[in-house]
Amino acid sequence: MQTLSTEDYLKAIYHASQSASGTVATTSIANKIGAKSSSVTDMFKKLSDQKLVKYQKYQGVTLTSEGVKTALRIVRKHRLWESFLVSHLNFNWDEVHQVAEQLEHIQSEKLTNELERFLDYPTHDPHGDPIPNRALFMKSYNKILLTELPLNKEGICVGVKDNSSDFLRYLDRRQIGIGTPILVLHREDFDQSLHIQAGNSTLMITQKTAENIYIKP
Amino acid sequence: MQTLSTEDYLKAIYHASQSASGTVATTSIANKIGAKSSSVTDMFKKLSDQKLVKYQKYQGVTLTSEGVKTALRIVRKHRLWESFLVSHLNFNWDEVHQVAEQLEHIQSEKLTNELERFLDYPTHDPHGDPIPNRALFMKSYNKILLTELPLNKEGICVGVKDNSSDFLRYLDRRQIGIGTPILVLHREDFDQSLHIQAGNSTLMITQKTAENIYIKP
DNA sequence: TATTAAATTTAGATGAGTCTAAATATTTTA
DNA sequence: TAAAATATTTAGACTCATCTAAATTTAATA
Repeated sequence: MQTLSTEDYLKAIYHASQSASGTVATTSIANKIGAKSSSVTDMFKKLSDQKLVKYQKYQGVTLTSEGVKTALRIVRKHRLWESFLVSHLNFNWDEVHQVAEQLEHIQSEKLTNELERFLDYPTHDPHGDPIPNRALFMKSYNKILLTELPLNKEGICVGVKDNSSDFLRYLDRRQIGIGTPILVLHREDFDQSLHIQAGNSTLMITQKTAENIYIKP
Repeated sequence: MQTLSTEDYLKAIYHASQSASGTVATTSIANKIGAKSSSVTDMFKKLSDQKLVKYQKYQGVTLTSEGVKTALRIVRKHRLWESFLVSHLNFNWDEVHQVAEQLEHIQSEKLTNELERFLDYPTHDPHGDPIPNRALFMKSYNKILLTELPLNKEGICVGVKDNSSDFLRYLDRRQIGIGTPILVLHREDFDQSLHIQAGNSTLMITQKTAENIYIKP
C-alpha cells in the first residue's frame, strides 16, 4: 500500500512526464510538490525500491508500467471526485481541486467504481480532463490551443491548461466554460491578442489567456 | 489543524465517554485504537496541550467542550458519509464503516454541509445512530434494548449496539434491519432467548443478539 | 576544454507518532 | 492494610518524511 506521500509523488511524476519528454528531473518534482530536492531524491529511491519508477542517479526518473497504473488510479479518483463535487454538491470548477486532493487518497475500489456508476461513467472532469475508466484507459479528443485556432473557424472550448482558481474565475467572469463555442474574429499582430466571439458575446483576450484554453475545432 | 491521528484519538475518547462515566482510561483507548498504552499517554499529553482534553496523570482524560466539538465534527462526517454510501453507492450497512473511517478526515466544511444537503438533512445513519447537524446538535429518540421490550408490545428496530460486519450480516440474514417492527412472543427463562416476530417472520434469537438491538417502543 | 553555474546527492538532524522495557502509581484482594 | 495484580507513565529507541548544509556530478559558457 502506498502512503499519502508516495501517491502525491507518483501523481506529480505522472503529470510531469505528460508535458515533458518522459524522464522527470528531481527539481521539477521538488517544485510541484513543494519540497526540497534532497527529499525528492530520497523518495525517488524509495519509489525505485518499490519498482514504481526507474531511477538513475543524476538522471531523473521514469514511471514503470506499474507506476503509471498507480498514478492513473489516483488521477481517476481525483477526476471522479471533482465531477461529483461539481455535479451534485454545488462546487464551482475553481473550488474542487483542493478537496479532490484529499479525496483521491481514499482507498476503496468499490467506492471508486460505484461513484463512477453513480455519475453515469463520465469521460471528462469539470476542467475537461479525461477520466481514466476502470481499465485505466482514457481517450482525449484531439484538441488545440486557442492560439492555434484559425480565424473564423468555430471551435468549442473543451478544456483549460491552467487550472488555477484565478484563471478559472477569470473565465467565469467572461462566461467562457467547457462547451462554450468560440470563434476568432481578429488576431492582433502587435501583441497576439484576440478578438473572439464566445457564446453570444464578443470580447478581447490576451495571448496568455488564449494559450491556456483548449479548443476542439 | 488536527492530524489524522489526533482525530482518531478524539473520536475514540468521545465514544468511550459516551458509554462510560465521562472520564476515560488510558487502556480503554489503547484497546480501541490498537496502540500501546504508552503511546496513548503521549497523545493524552498532546491533546491536553491543545486544550482538547483535561488530563491528570493516572486519572485518565475527559474531553473539554472544544474537544467534544472536534469529536462531533468527525462523527458528523463519518455518519453523513455512511449514509451516502448506503443511499447512493450501493453499499450495505456492514460495508460502510471502514471507508467512512477514511472519509471522516476530509477537511472541507463546504463538502460536509453540501453532502448533508444532498442527502436531505438525514437525522440518522444506516445503523440508526444520530447525525449531528451543522450546529453539532443531534437528538436520539429514547430507545431501549430488545431485552427490555415487554412481551407482546410492538416496537421498531431503530439501531444496533454492535456495529461489526458479522453481526450486521447476521441481522441481514434474519431480515432484521432499521425500521423492522418487532414483537416479543415469548421469553425463555432458561437462557433468556427470545421468540420474536420480526416483520412477517417469527424466529428465535439469543440473549446476546437481543442485547445488541435497539428498539423504539 | 577549463571554469563556472546549476542540479543532484549525501550526511546528519528534526519532529511526529509509535514501540519496548523498566519504573511508578493505583487498585484489588487476601 | 499489606502484598499482589493491574494500570499508567517514563525513558530511550525506531521509522517515516522531511529539512539544512556540504559534497559531488552534470551542464553551460567563456
